[in-house]
Amino acid sequence: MIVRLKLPDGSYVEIENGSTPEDVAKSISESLAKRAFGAVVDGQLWDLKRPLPQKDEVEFRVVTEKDPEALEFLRHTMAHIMAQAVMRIYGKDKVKLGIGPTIENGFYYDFDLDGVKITEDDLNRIEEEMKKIIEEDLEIERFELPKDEAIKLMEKENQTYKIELIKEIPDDKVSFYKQGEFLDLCRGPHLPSTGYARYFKLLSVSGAYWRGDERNPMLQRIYGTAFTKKSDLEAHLKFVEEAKRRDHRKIGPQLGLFTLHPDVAPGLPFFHPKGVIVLNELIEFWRKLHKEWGYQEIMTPLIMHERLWHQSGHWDHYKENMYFTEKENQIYAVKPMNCPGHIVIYKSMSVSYRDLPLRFSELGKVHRYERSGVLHGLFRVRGFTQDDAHIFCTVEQIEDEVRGVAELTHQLYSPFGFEYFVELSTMPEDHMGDEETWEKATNALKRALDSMGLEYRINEGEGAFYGPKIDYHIRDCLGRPWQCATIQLDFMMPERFDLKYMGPDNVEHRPVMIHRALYGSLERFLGILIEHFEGAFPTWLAPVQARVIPIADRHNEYAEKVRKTLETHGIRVDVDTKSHTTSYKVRAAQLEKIPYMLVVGDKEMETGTVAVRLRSGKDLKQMPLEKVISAIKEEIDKKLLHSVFEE
RNA sequence: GCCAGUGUAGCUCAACGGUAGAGCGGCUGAUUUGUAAUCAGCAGGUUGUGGGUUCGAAUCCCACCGCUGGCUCCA
Repeated sequence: MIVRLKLPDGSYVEIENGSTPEDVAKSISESLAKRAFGAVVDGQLWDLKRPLPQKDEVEFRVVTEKDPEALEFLRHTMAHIMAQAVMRIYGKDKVKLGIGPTIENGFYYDFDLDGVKITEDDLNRIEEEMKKIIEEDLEIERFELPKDEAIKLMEKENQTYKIELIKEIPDDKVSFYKQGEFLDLCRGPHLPSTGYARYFKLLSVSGAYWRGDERNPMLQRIYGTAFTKKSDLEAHLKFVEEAKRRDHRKIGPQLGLFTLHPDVAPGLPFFHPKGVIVLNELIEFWRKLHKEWGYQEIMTPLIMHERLWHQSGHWDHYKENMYFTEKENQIYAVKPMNCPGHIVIYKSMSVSYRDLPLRFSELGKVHRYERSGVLHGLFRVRGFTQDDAHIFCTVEQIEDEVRGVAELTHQLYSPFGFEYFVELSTMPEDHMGDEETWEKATNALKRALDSMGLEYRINEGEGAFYGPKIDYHIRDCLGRPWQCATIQLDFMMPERFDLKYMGPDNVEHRPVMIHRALYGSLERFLGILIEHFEGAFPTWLAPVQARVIPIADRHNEYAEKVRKTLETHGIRVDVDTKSHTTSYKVRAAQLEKIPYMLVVGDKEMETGTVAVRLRSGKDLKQMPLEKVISAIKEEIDKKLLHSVFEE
């Protein structure tokens, strides 16, 4: 039998049955065969020395280190090499293997080491052993076994976790990989030999429950990263460093934005004056846009009686995450969400179809219990402010409303320079409401996104049980994604609370609710901004927008005059009158990431100018005061990302 | 909550069984300075908390508390 291979350029090659990707690569060129890591066969990653499937025709592509798939081969094999090294060091009979997959930037492997603890200091030793294994250039062989034989083999090896895995695999046969003395149940793919392995580094050790379930034993996980090119590894390690440098938990307190006091209020940040300035700018911008888009701002109580939460369903489904307080034998809940409060307002009104859509917005402070181990700066907290809104509308209005929210979101995100991508989650298996309504609603969401020309990914079955939803993920300057905006349709709440509006037919109808938050959480959004800008906020957000720096005491009076002038133009400005050198004061302003430094000395005093320095280090020399003021004002008004003096 | 690491002045860190120290920051004074650190002095710590070992503990042991990295990415 002859197999026809379709190559990426559209041409065909015919090969004999039983040929491997290596044979094919050789037939194309020797050098290609040498560089090949493996292949992609009908979209599936295929080992270099594994015979090709017995089909009439397959699509075929060789993978070399230049292809993105190369990392899959490399990292899978790296995980095995690491496991082999761990077994050599700690003794084969002491080590039980968990799973060892590839992840976004590397790989990990979980081990049960019979009570022995791995610490970060051991990573060096493991790395050394891994290098030896790579040098040994052990051939990596793949073989298949029927499940019962596979279980016997693993019983012999005392690999109890693997046995559990084999039992759950639906196929009749399972595959193994072997390199030297190391053997592992594995789907692959793998490199042809350990000598192909490249630039790697072990990063950290941590505990991880077997299969992610806390009722299971805890295994020890080692994380590593690996790349086909040295420069990629270096770039990645640099990225990790860079992310550490931008950590909002460090920059935030440094710049006087907020502090955390876990002894007093774990998971509840304290915002200092400068932090509040930034938050208030975000809020002001938000309010302006929401007014334009026809929202009415409301305020609802922080704590509300338990009966409301029974009715909303939170008592049954969300109680574990809620805080409670009791007075006069009545239980009150601290709100974890704003929707029930908004519904109380809706219900207190008699709503006509002419009133819809009704858009209620609220900067609602919500509290949700999070387990102490997961708290993280401003990103994972127990109390935060949602820029929430609920739109009550008819099914027919969904599309327009969602499009409106999507456009509003776009406007809200635009001054920050974020790229973003969108996901649409559809009906899950466990859902409420009839499928027809779901379909209608989901199609309305799709049409809204399509009409905006937004690209989106569909997550089948990932919607909430009460309705489909749209999620926005923004990418910061390091390319890290953050889920922020969410738009969720809700058929359930209107039902539970028996919401109605009077239709044109003089009959009562049920409205639909759209929950939506755009920043998501103000606190979290601030955290993202701190990391995105590394604390150097665009001028409109900067807590101090300009600092006047007098050179000597005799310039203090003029400096104060300059400060007052800027202030009357609404610019946030201060003066550094400390008895220090100019260099010192410039450095201080620089470290505070103040956008404009206005140095004033004899020359400036005489001519009524200021010497402008930008935080980029750029010295603009002397400039008339009015010119600087109008530039700063323009920058603030237009919410520009960079100084108008910088291209 | 669980695993590992970690906890010394406001911050960054030193001392690793023998009297807790430095730099930065703060305060005071001198200096009057031209674009990323002028000089001097002063204040500041029950070494996270509690217990134990020891003649003696920041240091060794135990417990608790906080913090950091993980605990989703299924051979």
